[in-house]
Amino acid sequence: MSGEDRRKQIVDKAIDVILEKGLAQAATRDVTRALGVGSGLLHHYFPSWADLRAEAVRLAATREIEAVKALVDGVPALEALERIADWVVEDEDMRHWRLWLNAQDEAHRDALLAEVMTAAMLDWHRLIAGLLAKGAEESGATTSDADDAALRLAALMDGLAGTMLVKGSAMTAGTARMLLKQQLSLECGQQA
Amino acid sequence: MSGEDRRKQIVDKAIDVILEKGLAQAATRDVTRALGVGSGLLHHYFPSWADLRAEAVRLAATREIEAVKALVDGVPALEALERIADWVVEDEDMRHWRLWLNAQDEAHRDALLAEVMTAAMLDWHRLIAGLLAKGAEESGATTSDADDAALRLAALMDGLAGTMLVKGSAMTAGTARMLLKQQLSLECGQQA
DNA sequence: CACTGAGTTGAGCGATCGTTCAACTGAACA
DNA sequence: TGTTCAGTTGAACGATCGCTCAACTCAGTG
Repeated sequence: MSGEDRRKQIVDKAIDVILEKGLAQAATRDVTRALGVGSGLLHHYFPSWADLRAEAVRLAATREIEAVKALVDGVPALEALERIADWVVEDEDMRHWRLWLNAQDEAHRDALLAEVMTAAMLDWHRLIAGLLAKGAEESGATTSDADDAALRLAALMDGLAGTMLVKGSAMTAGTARMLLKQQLSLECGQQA
Repeated sequence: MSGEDRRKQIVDKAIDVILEKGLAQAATRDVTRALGVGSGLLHHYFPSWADLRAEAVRLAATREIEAVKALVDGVPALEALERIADWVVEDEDMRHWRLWLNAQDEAHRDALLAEVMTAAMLDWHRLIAGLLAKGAEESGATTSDADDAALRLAALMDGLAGTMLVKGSAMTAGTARMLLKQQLSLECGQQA
């Protein structure tokens, strides 16, 4: 197989493995075994596991954000925000949120991951801030703090997802969805 | 040294080690070496590292919540909430939030940690919900959703802390404090 | 004094990890 | 055909982990 194809194949499988087992538990052997290749091949394309891991997180985060952008493309801003609230909560088994929060957590000990997450978070905040600003514009109100509201919304999503991750906590998808939509009302209501 | 004293000493040192290195990186050897004891002693008091780890997280979380309760004892509810917002942000090096978010994250793979975190989160939510209800009462307004507001506030704190943990993200303590206080206004303003 | 048993030690076990490297394969090319 | 080299293998290495257990210490007791 040619170099670039093989490289992509490895990253894709690494994403699967990491989504399945979590960042801390995923190992090089999981990837190579799943692909049926030798361990040396992985290191032929990636200097170290940390590099592959960072690349996998980067690609996974990019795909998630692109998927959300596609989800709300051409949709009125306020409805787009509602859709995002639904999307946050509908993650089966919380696989993607687990990766997101896990990567955020590991970012202290891994400079590569810190870079990757910083960039991803910036994209994410910009997307939400843009929708909030557009929503305020569409509803005829002026707003001076779309950025602040976006930071709050994004942090709320992270926090709610983190709470949902703890089995036994009372936080369900339904409750989280309701809380998110209430927050949307709060943020947009003050501008009216 | 007597059994109970030794046990407490081990848990205390485990908390230090875990705060310093994170849950995933902390090891039994770190604790025994810091105490200057043999590795067997640790396992004499705790069946496994998972047990000691869970006990350490439980005690650390309890202490944090008790410290916050002491911080706001006898303080008017609304001012108490402001103090908590300040407290959230003033965590030097985010050591305690790092532990909190890390434990939340590890809770999927560790049933003991899941129990511990479920209990701690319940206490935490109750504390905030109580203050919000009391605040609404003191300010003469009725509120039907102190619980919801508490869940949002707690999730927002988690999310903001998680964002602050990523070095390079634009989130600073000052910004987080401002966003939290804005949220307090939002939550309490709607009741007025 | 001898005996007991809780407290403690630390070398070592088995497992697992990321990583290395000498060797092999096979398509491409002269 | 012989040569080359990117692609690939997988045994082996050193580090590190949680954990075990035979052995030791020593205050308390009869």
